[in-house]
Amino acid sequence: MVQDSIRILQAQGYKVTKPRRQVLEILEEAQESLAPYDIQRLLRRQGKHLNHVTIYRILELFCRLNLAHRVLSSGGFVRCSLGKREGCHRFVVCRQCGAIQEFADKGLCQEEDRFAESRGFHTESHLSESSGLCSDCYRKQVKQNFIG
Amino acid sequence: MVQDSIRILQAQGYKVTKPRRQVLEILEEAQESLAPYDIQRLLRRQGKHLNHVTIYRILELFCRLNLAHRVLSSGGFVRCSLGKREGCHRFVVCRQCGAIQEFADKGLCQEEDRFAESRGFHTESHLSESSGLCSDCYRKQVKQNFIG
DNA sequence: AGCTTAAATGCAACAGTGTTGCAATTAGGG
DNA sequence: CCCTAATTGCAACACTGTTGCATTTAAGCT
Repeated sequence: MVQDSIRILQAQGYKVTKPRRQVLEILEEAQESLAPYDIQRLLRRQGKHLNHVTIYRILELFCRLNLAHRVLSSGGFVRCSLGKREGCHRFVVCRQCGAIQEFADKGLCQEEDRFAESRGFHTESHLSESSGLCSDCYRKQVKQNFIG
Repeated sequence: MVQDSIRILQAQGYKVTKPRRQVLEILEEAQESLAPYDIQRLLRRQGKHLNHVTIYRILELFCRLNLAHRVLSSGGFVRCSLGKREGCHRFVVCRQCGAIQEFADKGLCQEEDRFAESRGFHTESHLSESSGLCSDCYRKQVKQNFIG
């Protein structure tokens, strides 16, 4: 919820400005990840004009406060739905519709750690992005194949 | 080995040109991932001049043939050391020296699949990048802390 | 409500990254 | 050695991301 994020901003002594509220809202609405200029375009369609520099700075702040995550495979940003859970970002991204879900799975993280450490590597954070089809798109595709 | 990659190029009917050989060699030497313009800069220092457009196209081809992988967290490319193993790219990246190792772990991939599928998501490919310290940098840091 | 001021935004200008179309070059087969 | 399709280089461009500085604004104060 946007309200939660606003509370976090305030609690940390950051101002709740119109641009920040707008970026929060657009990220909240989106099902997919949004790159900085995507956000600018979407807002412009709603008659809201933000300078791209502002958007970059807001996204940087949001990531620092764990209100958003950067999804590397797309270059876009998503709202962080899991609260502060530093160092473990696990996403599944639908290659069809772009839908993104964020998950936490401590077991998988621990196994990744063990895996890396067995090779002398000291893990500090994980990034895991799986690509595939969400249940909706999968169903549609199966139907398609059946018809075709 | 560069020779292996050259054989693959030939086998698929692609020409073995000077630029392609040079990019293969620079990726082979590198311990870290190299972005397109990094490659151009490094080659220039060796007196070899490649147009950046050429480098982009070569990297695109190499990724298609699984001779290289794009490392998303750095935006750079590494030589693919594992042959064709579509859909599972597991890297550990040292945040200190940039060293990259690529691994395969079928067990982890299967668990990721199970994990996603338990949420109705049909996985096709994985990307996993762990960040931390390689054994060398970890040792150095421990020493540092001991002195300091 | 109207001040005040540090924080945040906007602006301008720039640097880096990535793309496209087309002309010139080159690898590799005959 | 020639031929030709494949590849590279070039020019021009579009997009992305950054920096310094002037302007605006949120929020605490009276």
